This record gives sequence, C-alpha cells and structure tokens, in this order.
Amino acid sequence: MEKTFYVTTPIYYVNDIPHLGHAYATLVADTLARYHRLAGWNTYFLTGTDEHGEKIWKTVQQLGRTPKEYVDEIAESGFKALWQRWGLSNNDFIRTTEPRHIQYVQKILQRLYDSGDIYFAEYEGLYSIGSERYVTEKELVEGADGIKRLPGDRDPPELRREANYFFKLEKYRPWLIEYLNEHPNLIEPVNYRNEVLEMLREPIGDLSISRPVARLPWGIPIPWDEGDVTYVWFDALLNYVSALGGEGAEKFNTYWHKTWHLVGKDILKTHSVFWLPMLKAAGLPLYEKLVVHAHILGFDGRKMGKSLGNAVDPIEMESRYGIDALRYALLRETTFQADSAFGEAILVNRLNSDLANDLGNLLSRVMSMLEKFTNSKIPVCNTLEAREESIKAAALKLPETILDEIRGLRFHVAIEKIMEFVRDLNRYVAESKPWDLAKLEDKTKLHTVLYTLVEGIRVASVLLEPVIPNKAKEIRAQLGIEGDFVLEPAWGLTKSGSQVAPSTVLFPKVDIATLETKKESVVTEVVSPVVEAPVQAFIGIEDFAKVQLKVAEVLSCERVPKADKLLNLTVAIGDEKRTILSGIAEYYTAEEMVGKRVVVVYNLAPRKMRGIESQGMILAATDENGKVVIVSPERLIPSGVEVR
RNA sequence: GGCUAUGUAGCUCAGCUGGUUAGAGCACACGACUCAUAAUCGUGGGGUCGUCGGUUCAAGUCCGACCAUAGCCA
Repeated sequence: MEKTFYVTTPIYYVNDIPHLGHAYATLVADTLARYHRLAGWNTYFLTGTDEHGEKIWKTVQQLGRTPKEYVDEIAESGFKALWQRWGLSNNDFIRTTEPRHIQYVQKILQRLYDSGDIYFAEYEGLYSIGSERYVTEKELVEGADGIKRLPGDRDPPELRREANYFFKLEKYRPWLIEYLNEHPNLIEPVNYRNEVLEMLREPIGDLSISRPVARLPWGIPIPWDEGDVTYVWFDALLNYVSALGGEGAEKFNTYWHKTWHLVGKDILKTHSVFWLPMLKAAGLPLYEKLVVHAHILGFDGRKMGKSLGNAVDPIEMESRYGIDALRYALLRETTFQADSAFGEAILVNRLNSDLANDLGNLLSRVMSMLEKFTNSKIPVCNTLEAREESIKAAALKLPETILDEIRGLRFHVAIEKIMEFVRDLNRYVAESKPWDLAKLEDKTKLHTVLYTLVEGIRVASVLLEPVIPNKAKEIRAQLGIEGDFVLEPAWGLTKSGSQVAPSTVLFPKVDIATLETKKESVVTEVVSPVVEAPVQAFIGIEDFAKVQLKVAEVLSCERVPKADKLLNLTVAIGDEKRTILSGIAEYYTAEEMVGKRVVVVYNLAPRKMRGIESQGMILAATDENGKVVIVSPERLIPSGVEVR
C-alpha cells in the first residue's frame, strides 16, 4: 500500500500583501510536504488565494479599479510570484476566481439545495465588513471616538436586514460532537480540539451562505437564483476539493482521504464547525487531520503591529539572510501549541550558532582536511571501531525518529535532534584528531575517520533537506556527492574515490555589530523629533524619564579590529570614563571623533560586542542617503550634564 | 465568570506509559586544540521541576486545591 499525503495551506485573502503569517504557514506546509516526499510518500501540496467577498469589493470601489485586475495583481505578482521566488514545492496554486473552482462550488451548492440542506430566510443583524460576518452586540467594543465596533475593525458594523440562503448547520451539531469524540486526533494540538468542543456545547445556528447581488456583485452566483452570490467563506473552503477536480477525479480519489489542513488558530472555527458539516452534507469524506498553528509574535513577545515597530517583514528577512536561514529559524523557534516570539536577532542567532558554526563550519573543516590529506578525494572506508559504529547507529535511527517528530508537529524537536547529530560529528573530529592521523605512515584510520565524517554530513544533509532545501543540495555538491536521496535508514552511500568540489562558505556569519548599528538608528528615530512617524505609539513622560541621556566628550577613539563598522570610543561623562562601541566607522574616522561632544544613553544595559563591553550608546540620526550623523550639543557645554 | 492549555537552569525548550545524583542548546567563566566561518572540543557555575496538600516503597511525571500566563467562550 502506497503512503499518500495531501497538505493544504489556507488560501490567502488578497486584500493584503504577503506578511510573516502567510509566509510561516506556507513554509510549514512546504516543509511537511517535503519530508513526506523525501520519505517516499505520494505527496500533494496545495496553496492559493481567496479572492471574493465584500472587503475586496469595497477596496476596489475605493481604488476605482475592477476587481479582476486587482485580484490578479495581488494573487499573481504578490503571492504566486513570492512562493516561486522562494522555490516552494506546491503542486498547484488555486485561485477562487478560476472557472474550475467556480463550477465546483456551484455544483455543491446545487447538491445541498436539492437535498434540502439550504433554505431561504430573512435575517436582521449587525454585519462587520472587516470580518465578513454578522456579529453580536456583545462582541463590540467602544473605541476612543465613542463608536462601537468589533475589535480590530476600522468601521463599525452596519445594521442589515436581508434575505439570505442558509445552510442547516445546527442540524449537524450532535453528529459533529460525536465525530470529534470518536476521532480524538482529528484536530491537533489537542487544546484546539477542546476549543471546538467548547464551541459546540451551545447551539451554533445556521450559516448564512449568500449575499444579494444588488449589494455585492463580486462573488460566485447562486446557481438557481440570479439575485444572489455565494458567501465568501462557503466559497473559499471548497477550494481544497475543487483543486483536486472534485469527486471522481483521479487526484481526488488519490489524495482527498489523506488530507491535512494546516491553518492558523484564528480560522479554527471555519475549518471545524463550518467545514466538517459542509463536507458531511455534501456526502464527501472528511479530512484526516486539521493542524492548527499558533501565531508568531514580535521579537519582544508582543503581538506584531506596525505601530509597535516589532513587525517582521519576511521578504526583507529572506533578501537579507536567504530563504534557507529564514526557514530554519522559523521552524526551529516556533511551537504549534503556543505563540512564539520571532525577530531578526533571533534569526541571526540561529544562523550564526547552528547553521554557520555547527553545520557550515563542520563542512568547511572536513572539506579543508580532504584537500590537505587526501588530495580532495573521498577516501576508502576501512574497519569501523566503536566510535564510528555509534555515529552510524545514530544515522540509521534518525530518519524514522525525524519523520515521527515531524508528523507529530514537533518541528523544533526534530531539528534539534538533527543538530545533536551534527554536533556529535564535530565532537568526533576533536576526538579523532585527523591532523595527527595524517602524520602517520599508515593512513587507514585517517581514511576511515574522514569517510565517516563525509558520510555523516551526507546523512545530515538529507535529514535537513526539507528545512534547508537549497543548502542541503549545496553541501552534497561541495562533497561531490551526486543524486537524490530518500529519508530512510542508510549508511555508506557516498562513493569512495570521487572528487570533491572547491570549498566555499556555506552560511556566512552575520556580524552582530551591523545589527547593533541598525538598532541604534531605530532608537534614534524614537528620540529624534525630526522624524515624522505616521503611526506613532505615544509614550508618557514617565517612559521617557527612564532613559538617561548625558553629554559626553570623546577622549580617544580607535577602530575595532576586524569590524568594518565599529569604533571603540573612550568618553568622559563628568568625572567618569566609559568605553562605548558605536557602528559609525563608515561615516566618521577615529581621529575626527576625538574631542567631539556627543549625547550618550547613560543607563543602557552594557553589552558585549567583539569581546569588548560597550557601556552605553551614542545617539545619531540617519539622513536621507542613509548616512549616519552624530547628534551633538548646539554649543559647547561640559560633559556629564543631563539631556532632557 | 466558565472551559482549555501552559508554568522545568538568566533565555528558548526536551523529559514516553511514575523508578538511580533532573537534561540540551544559547549566554557566562575557565581550560584544550589548530582541520575549520575568532569556528570547535572539554570543564564549571546556576534549578525547593509555579505553590500547598494527597496517592505510592518511589512523583517533574498520577490526583486535588490554589496562584500566574495565554487562548477560546460568555
């Protein structure tokens, strides 16, 4: 029996350009798909865009554009292009405005209408356009302007009285509760399953599934009634099936019963309470699993927000550090059960310590030894002793362990277990000292050690391939190992005698100092009154009072060796002398800094950079060309005085 | 207010069905090595496993109460 796997991401609403939430879900799904493919499963991976609904209609009205050209742009050059640029492995990309989807939605609507699960009724209530649903009075919160609206919405809900078609959702509630109880693993992690059961304890009502064309012309027409279009959620959920061609299609028969839907916790309800009864009513088999992930928070552990300045732009991260590092850091740092913090510093830490120091450097040192000791040829492997056997045993056991962890949604644990293996290879180098073995007349042990290292790295590259697909291949390319591998217990697949490629740095380390520079300029923007901030979060005077600013005089200054941006300044603050590092070497020479009066953050926590402790920070602004300019007192005043 | 999840070293987390002195990574200190991307390897400091009580020969691991945090619901 062939193992099959079908994984979907949510289809993304085209009212927004791709952000970290989209990127995360898609990268997780991609990794899940890649692990299954690598393990030999017949795998299908779907993503796409959700393009109907009132919010889009309103947006295009405001922009004066046609909905078609607007959704085309965001779907094609926004989402689809980004996933392509990142080399994601999706087998298909569905758009809900495609004929194949529209036809399928209409087919299902007609089926439910014919079977009596859809009826027509009048309804009055408060409708939120922002959330595309009716809301209750209790959900509303009064804003600063005294107007009540749904939290997160810009506009208050409208009172609407209209006739809609309804899906008999409530009738399926007892069945759904029973089904969830019979299938404890249907929704994972468990806390989300419990949440759904909680929702089902009280009546859920029927689901409005249409809107009058008169008000909303942008949607899939109800097949039997020209006066209405389909409610966007009802339309959108069906993408998972329509993309497979619907019942009877080959892809549907192959994949549908092995479906894993990956969704964020914010859309848990639609994918459980709505979607399961819809499938049941349509006579379709239910999905195998609903995988619910938590959200990613800013680096400070707070919800990401533009006004908080802690939002992380995935496109920027990718362009700065590469897709493999972004994937690795995201998957290593997040858990599904609870929200996780993420940011540039976290990414760089992982990149430097795990990818550069542990993995990249391991490859680098082994490559170098091959060049020096074996003429860049993979040596023959002789008798394995206990130490080599232990490495081999770990390599043989890992594939199964890792696939288990991945299917159990413990990405961070899986990655850590692979890195444990990588670290053991580094330990093995230190223990076996190939540079000493190379001095011996008899090279058999040297060859065995080097072969074991190469083969160990090969195994690690396979285990990590779904996480860092490009770099995994690059590792093997450098070692001269050709061909594709399968996630299975295997040892000794590297061919002896083959030639190794020239060595290049796999993951260049990122200089923390360059990061510090950026942080400084960020802080500068908050302090400087020159910067106009469109969405500025205000702080009270008591917050500002926490920052102690003082005038300092630069006594001496020198460049920090091996850092192209850092200056090491000794400053006088009154009678006190301090050492401060500043990332301004590209804009100021050490000589010209001496004697300058500058403003320093006096009570900033000390921080070590390049082995030197920096006891404060010099304020500077960045001009329109990105040039850094020091902030100085307007006329000469003694050092040590406080800046207020 | 109700429900659920979480609460283990400074930080991020692992500890399956209860069983010897509670682990890893990062950070920190010291030492070793030179093949390597100032990388690596070793050693060390640091934890009343949220609190209290219970079951048991034995509990981080089971039960109860409480506290804290988060989410969902109202």
